[in-house]
Amino acid sequence: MDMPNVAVVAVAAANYGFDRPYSYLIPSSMHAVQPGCRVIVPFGRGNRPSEGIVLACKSSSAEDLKQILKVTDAEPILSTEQLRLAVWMHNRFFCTVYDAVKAILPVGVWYSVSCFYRLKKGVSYEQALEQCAEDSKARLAVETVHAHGECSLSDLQIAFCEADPEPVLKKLVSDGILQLTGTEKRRVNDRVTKFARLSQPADQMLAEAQTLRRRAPQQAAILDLLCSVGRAPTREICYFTGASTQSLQALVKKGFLTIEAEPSYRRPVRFDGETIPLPMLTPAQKEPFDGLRALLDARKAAAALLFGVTGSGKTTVYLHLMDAVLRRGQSSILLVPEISLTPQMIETFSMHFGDTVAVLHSKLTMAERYDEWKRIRAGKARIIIGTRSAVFAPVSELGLLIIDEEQEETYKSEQSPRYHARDVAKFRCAQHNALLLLGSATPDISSRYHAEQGTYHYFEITGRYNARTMPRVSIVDLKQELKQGNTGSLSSFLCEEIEANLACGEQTILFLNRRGTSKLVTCGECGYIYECPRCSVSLTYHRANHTLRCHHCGYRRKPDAQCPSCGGTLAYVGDGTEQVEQELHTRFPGVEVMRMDADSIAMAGSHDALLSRFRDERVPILIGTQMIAKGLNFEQVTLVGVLLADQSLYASDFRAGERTFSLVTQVVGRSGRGIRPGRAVIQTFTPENQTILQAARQDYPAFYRSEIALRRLHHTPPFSELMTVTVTGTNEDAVLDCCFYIREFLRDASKGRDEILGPAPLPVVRVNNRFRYRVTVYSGNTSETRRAVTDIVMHCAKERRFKDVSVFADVDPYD
DNA sequence: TTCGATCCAGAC
DNA sequence: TCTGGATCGAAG
Repeated sequence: MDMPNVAVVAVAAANYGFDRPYSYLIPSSMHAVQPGCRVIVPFGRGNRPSEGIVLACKSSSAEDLKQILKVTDAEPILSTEQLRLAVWMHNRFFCTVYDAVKAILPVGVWYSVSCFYRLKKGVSYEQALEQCAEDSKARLAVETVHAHGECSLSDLQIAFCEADPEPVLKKLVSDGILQLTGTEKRRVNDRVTKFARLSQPADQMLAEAQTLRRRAPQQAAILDLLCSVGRAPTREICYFTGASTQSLQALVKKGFLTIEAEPSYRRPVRFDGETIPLPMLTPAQKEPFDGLRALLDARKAAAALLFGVTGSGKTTVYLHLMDAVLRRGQSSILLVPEISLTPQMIETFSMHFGDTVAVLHSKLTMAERYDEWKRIRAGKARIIIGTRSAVFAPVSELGLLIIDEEQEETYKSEQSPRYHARDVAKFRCAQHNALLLLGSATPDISSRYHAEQGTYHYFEITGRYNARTMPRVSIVDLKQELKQGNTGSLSSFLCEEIEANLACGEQTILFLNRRGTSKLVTCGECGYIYECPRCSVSLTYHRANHTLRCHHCGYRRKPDAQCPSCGGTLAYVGDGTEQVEQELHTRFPGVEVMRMDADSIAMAGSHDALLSRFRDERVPILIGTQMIAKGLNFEQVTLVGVLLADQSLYASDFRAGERTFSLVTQVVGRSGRGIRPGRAVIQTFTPENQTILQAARQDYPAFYRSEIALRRLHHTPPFSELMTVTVTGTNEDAVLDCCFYIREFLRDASKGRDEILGPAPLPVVRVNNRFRYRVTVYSGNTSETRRAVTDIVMHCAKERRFKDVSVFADVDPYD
């Protein structure tokens, strides 16, 4: 059989407008070019070295192809399945193939490619000098390159002092004297542990130790140690004997020791103790478990939705399913929305599965993430827990993929590739004939609909674990409070409840459902507010370092002593939680109140530290935003208050109801996780609002029924698919002009099938001096719309008229 | 995004 | 006729 001589490559330097497979010649001297290997190839007119990944190899008689410069992976870094995934993501999420590759691989294995010059192969230094003849600059370039062997542009710039080396370099390259090529560097290197062992029988070595004892006591000590333990890491040998590496080397030279290197892993969590058996399934958990188990045993790709209210024990069902998968030699992936809020979950899994658990999330160091990734790849870890990107975990045999709290927005990536973990999970499960399990107490409306339609299997855990009673929920009408002259954020009813809790030493959590509010600096006299010079937002005040910061572009500055506009006195306006804290201090003097926000987290060191303090020191009251809504499990919390439930309800998008319901339900679920029954107080200006009433009753089925009717009426997802095309640029008119063009194009293409809206500004219209507008499509025919969107984004990327703007598309964005 | 090719206007 | 800058089009 012929060796394939052509590689089909997805190139990193290509942007979306011209991202297609490019063919390159494999030099006959080059071995091991296989699909899934990364390569460095010359790309574009200037033949700049660029990274790429080999998609396929073939034999071809094509001749006018460029050659691969270098293979950077001796073994494929992506499996066939992962390559297929990358290409699928390219089609589905409007990104380049290489963007997808980068999402699939951990940062630790990414390469940064730099260019360098060297003498062209087959050209000797003398020949090169001869060719330069009189040209002194060319001579200098050739000399410098020769001196360095491989010479970067910056080396040449130093040699050329003031002059620009580029023109002469280009000439030398086109004359065939120099060659431009690339070198790659990885972010993280493999770690190895060196072990030493005796290379001769122990009794013989003991005798040697005796003779060495006087002249080389350290060497003798090493031999003694190894005679008793056999084999040990060199670092530990040195530590225990006090010997130096020189002594070790001396023994190696004498032929007494052998040093062996083994790969070792930097581990974020380790579990050394005995594993404990799984908790028993309750009858309520057993029923869905049996159903899911049957699906697993069918070994066919399937998707299921598991509905269970907070505290019903979904985790126990996960544990048993993963155990079943592990027993038949396959791997499971469990995705969680936010790892720093679920340390207990990881602990639980480690206790039951020990060292086969791997953890993947963004808080790990690059090296830890890389090593966990390697452990998974090597099959040493078969239970993977992680956030969104863990959906790409390189398992070879996937049996089960679970997405816990699947309605959470953190599963959607907001940067290219703009994927949703659920979609990637579906694709991977289909490839592996694995089971996809979506778990939730408040499922995504679309997921629930698919379950209803039979696309997903549906299971339910009824009742709360240990039959704990649901919290008693009261709804407070803030309009009435206003009438009675109470303009604060705490109603009199809520205050009475807090009072009662304080009296019996129980804890309270207050939840301020408010996003985007922040601490401001404003002038008390003229009302001047510091704004970001680059974005259309006001600057946020950070007390810790007394600076004003923009959360969108990172701009920072110190506030002035006086108002820069009128010279008046500046006032520091706290955010919602700070105001509430003040109010609490006035109402309950002397009671400790803990606030959870960026500043207090920074002060405490971390989320965890703050929450542990709340638990351990039994701080009476905790107030915070979104972040306290999820996953916390405090036995002593018997009262939760939602200070303003309406906040997210009247946002403009079709998901507002779903978001509010999920949030309020979760917050209410925080209460009464222990033995004592919990209470919840929901404050609202619209106590008659159905969503709030349903959330207060924790009545998901009712909420689903009314919401799905609304969606059907408005033809929003799941009755259509939402896609957006976003345009950004520094010139607002150019951005809008491009939007109108896109809108008209899509209107023409859809022939009335789709609803096309916009252009509309994004919630923050200007970031980093770029204006942002988008066109929204509610598509009736997904595949046709997808094609039209692909076409228009490609078109805009190429079209000269739109060179000042950038355009990208997104499926079902959450912002 | 990056580069060379091409075209054109103005300088010499 | 030379030269620099703007514009165009392709990327294997």
